[in-house]
This record gives sequence, C-alpha cells and structure tokens, in this order.
Amino acid sequence: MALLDTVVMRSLSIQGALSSEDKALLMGLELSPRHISASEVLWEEGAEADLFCVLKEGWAYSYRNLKNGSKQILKFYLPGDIIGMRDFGFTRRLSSAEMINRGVIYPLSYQQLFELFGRSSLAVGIMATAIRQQALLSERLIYLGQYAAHEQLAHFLYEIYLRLKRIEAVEDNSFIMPLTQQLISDALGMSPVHVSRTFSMLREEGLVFRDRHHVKLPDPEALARLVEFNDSYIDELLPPMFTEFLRASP
Amino acid sequence: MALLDTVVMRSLSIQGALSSEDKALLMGLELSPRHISASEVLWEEGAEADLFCVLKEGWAYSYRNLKNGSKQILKFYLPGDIIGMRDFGFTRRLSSAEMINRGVIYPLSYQQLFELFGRSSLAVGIMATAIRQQALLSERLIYLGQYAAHEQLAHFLYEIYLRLKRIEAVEDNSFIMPLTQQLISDALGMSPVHVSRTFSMLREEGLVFRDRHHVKLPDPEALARLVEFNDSYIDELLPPMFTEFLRASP
DNA sequence: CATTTTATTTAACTTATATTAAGTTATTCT
DNA sequence: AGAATAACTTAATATAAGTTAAATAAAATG
Repeated sequence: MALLDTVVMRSLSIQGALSSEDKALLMGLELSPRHISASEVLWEEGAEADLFCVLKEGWAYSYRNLKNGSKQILKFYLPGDIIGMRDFGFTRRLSSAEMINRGVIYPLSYQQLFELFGRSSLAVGIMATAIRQQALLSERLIYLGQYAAHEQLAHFLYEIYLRLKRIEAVEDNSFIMPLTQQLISDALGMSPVHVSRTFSMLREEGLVFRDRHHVKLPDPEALARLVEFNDSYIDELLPPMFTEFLRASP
Repeated sequence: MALLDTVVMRSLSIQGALSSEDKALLMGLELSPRHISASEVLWEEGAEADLFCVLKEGWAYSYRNLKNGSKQILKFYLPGDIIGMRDFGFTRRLSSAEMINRGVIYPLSYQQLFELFGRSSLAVGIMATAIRQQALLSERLIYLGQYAAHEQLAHFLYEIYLRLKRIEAVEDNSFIMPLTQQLISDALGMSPVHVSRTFSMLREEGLVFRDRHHVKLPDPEALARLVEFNDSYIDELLPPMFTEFLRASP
C-alpha cells in the first residue's frame, strides 16, 4: 500500500491509469512500517543493494563520503519519496543513505519490484539503463561540487576512456574525442581558458596528451588513482541476483 | 534490433537473461537507421517528448541553455547509448540534444517502449519515478556548474518549497526544514561559512527568512523569478498520452 | 540550572578560477 | 594558395568563494 502513497503512483492512480490488476499487485505487497530514529544510517556505500524504502515520515538524504574528508549530498528525501532506487541494477550501493530526523519507512525488496515489473527482463533492462545514466550524472555532480579543475578534467577524461574502452574504441591507450575545449568547459562548468590551462597542467604531469581530437592517456591507472575513480558505476553487468531471477521467469 | 546493441541490453543478452519472448519483442520492433549530420539538433528543450534514440555511430550531447547565455552540458552520448530517456514520463523535453559529429541513430517511440514494458502501468510508474529523481539531479548539476552561491541557494530553497507544497507541508509560505547549514553546504558544494553569508544576503533582500529549522519565503514567486525556475520537472502528472495508453491496456 | 556541545555569524585573509585581451596555431572556404 | 574563421594558449587582473579563527547564540546534557 505504501507504494501508492508515493508521489508518482498517487497521481497515476488519480489519473485512472492503474488497472485493477495493478492495484491488486500493490495491495498484495506485504509491507510493514519501520520506525527509525534521527541520524540512523539506512545503508552505507558499498553495502549490498537489495531493497529500497518508501519514506513515509521524516527527512533523509543520500551522500558520498569523499577522500578529502568532505561529503557530497546527492539528494534530500521528503515524505512520499523513494530512497534507494538509485542503486537498482547495481550489485552494491553507490551512495550511503541516512535519516535526518526520525521517521517511518516502508522497506521493499528488489525482488518485490521485479514482480511489479511483471518479471519482464526488458523492463528491467531499460530501467537499469536509465539508472546507469543517473549514476554517471551523480558522479559528475560530485566532481563539480567538490574537486579542483584538474581533478574534474582528469575524472571526465577517465570516464570517457572507460566508456570508449567498453565499446572497443580505445587503442594503445589512445582515442578520438571529437570535443572542443568549449564543449568540455560547458560540461564541467569552467571557462574555456581554464580548460586549456588545466590540459597544460595534466600534460606537464605526463598524464594526458592531447592534440585536437586525439587523446592519449599513457598511464590510465595513474589518472584513476588521481581521482580515486570507482568504476563500479560504469559496469554494465547486472547483479547475479537479477539474471538468475530473470532466467527463472516463465 | 538496435536496442540489443545498447550497453545494458547486450550484457543482459550475454548473461542469458533475455527470454525468447523478450527477444521476439526486440526483433519485432521496426527500427530504421537515420543518418544524421554534424551539429544537427535532435530536439530542443520544451519540444514534445515522444521518442528516444539509440545512438549507433557518432557522438551527441544533451544540454540546457541558460539565461546568462551559457549552456550546461548534461551528458555526452557515445555509440551504444540511449538518448532521450531523460524525458520519458514528461510531456516536454527538459533539455536539448544535438549531434557533435555525424552519425547514425535509431529512433524509437515511447509507444514502442510501452510495449516493451508489457503495458504495465506499475513498471511505467516506477520508471517515471526514477526519471523524476534524475531530473532533480540534473537541475542541481546545472546550478552547481553555472550559478553564483545566492542563486544556488535560492534555487535549492524554492525546490524544497515546491516539493513540500506538493505534500501539503507548507503553510502561509512557511515550512520546517530540518537541515543544518552544514548539510546544506554539503549538498551545494560550498563552505558552511558561505552558506551563512548567503542566507544573510537573501534575508537582506527580503527573499528568505530563516530561524533554525523554520523557513519563510514571503514571496516565493520572487525567488522563482530570481532563478528562472522551470517547475516542469517537479510536476508529478504523467502526460495524457501515457495515461490514455495505460487506461486502454487489457 | 549550569555546563557542555553544537550551530551560526562575523571578520580578516587567501586562493582558485573568471575575465579580458592579445597572440598563436589549425582548419575551412573561395 | 591565401584569406577568413575557429580553436587554443598565455599573461594580467579581478572577484567570488574558501579558510581560519574568534564571538555569539541555541540546544542538549547532567
């Protein structure tokens, strides 16, 4: 029932777009409220991702702890929001979640979510695709908020490198990147001039060589260490739990 | 077939998680490649959102034009990525999309996506929820990248205000916000000292009054104008096309 | 109630990045 | 090929925001 109190579902219901079958499914979910105290941690980054929560009362937030000791908050959750969907389709949590004040949540397992998806692997796959996009966006947000220009650029380049490698567009640590510094500056929110300066800095350190659209990262792992790159959000494999479940479907 | 070339779907297929029924569905999609030239605009912010594209060749990006004349790029798309999922569940595009170099795309209508979802309104609702989260994140990213501290904070407060109004937690333009300045600084990526300074600035301009957890926005619309707030991404209503289609389902 | 802790404000100083402008190098066009 | 345009680099200056630290105010604790 709690899922019906959720922002989008409530309006779906009001708009008359929920079939009786859908409603039956929602009613059939066995959900029990859990009272939860202020500052209680719902989960930590890196923990197994197996459930999400409908927030009924209280405020919560998701965040990442950063190497420099600060944290970046990704989102504040208010009553009616769903916490933990961000990790659906990943094996481990990409961010931690914590209550702010005390409140009430309804935990829901990913298994139960599968059922709502009608056990359709296509629906799950599309959902996972959307969530992966969100993960990329979150990482960019973290770098925008908290890191210096050279770290932002290094992170950006390493992400592009990984994504290109995945589609076999990297050879000998080199790739074609058809972007102007203007475009890069629009993505990273810094001035084009500073993008140029920052490329020079990375070149002097021997980390990045660039000639127009040709980019070479002589030691990609060194770049990754510089930005403490956690590549789990790039990974395209769905967790074993997902594929086992989907294979077992009728 | 193009959807099978997509990053997540390909791995789903490799992991053996696609039923023969799913594969038949994918095969049954009538997709025709479209060659597309460099700098071609796929769609503009505000246009009707009715399809997405599987990017087969070339690079593209999505972005928002900002009032100050700059643009914020939200994402670069590489071959195998899906462009335009960000808007699924909204009536209009929240961001523009443009090719960088020339390439090939496979357009796919949201109607076709419905079919893949097995016409389940629950799956669509959950997907729409996830996408709305992403929209919030995108807006935050835009403000982080491009705006001054007082605009960021104003935008943040106005968003909270709207979200609270939706759940009837605003009375007389006032609400309870159980956040410390430390938490706000962690969300906006600025120092706690500067959050305090910025609150003082907004107070002097008569826009925001705050006493601990009590916040009053005497003139919310003035705040909205300051940040050129586009509230379409907050809206929880699904487009008419969605609900009509879902109501018509068996 | 007094004490400690936590949150906020204010001020002085520092720094990273923006801005402007001028110079250089590539690329495109005729 | 030569001219025009776009992309990039370098340097000087300006400014918003960071940092540190000390003062005040509120909340939590015993």
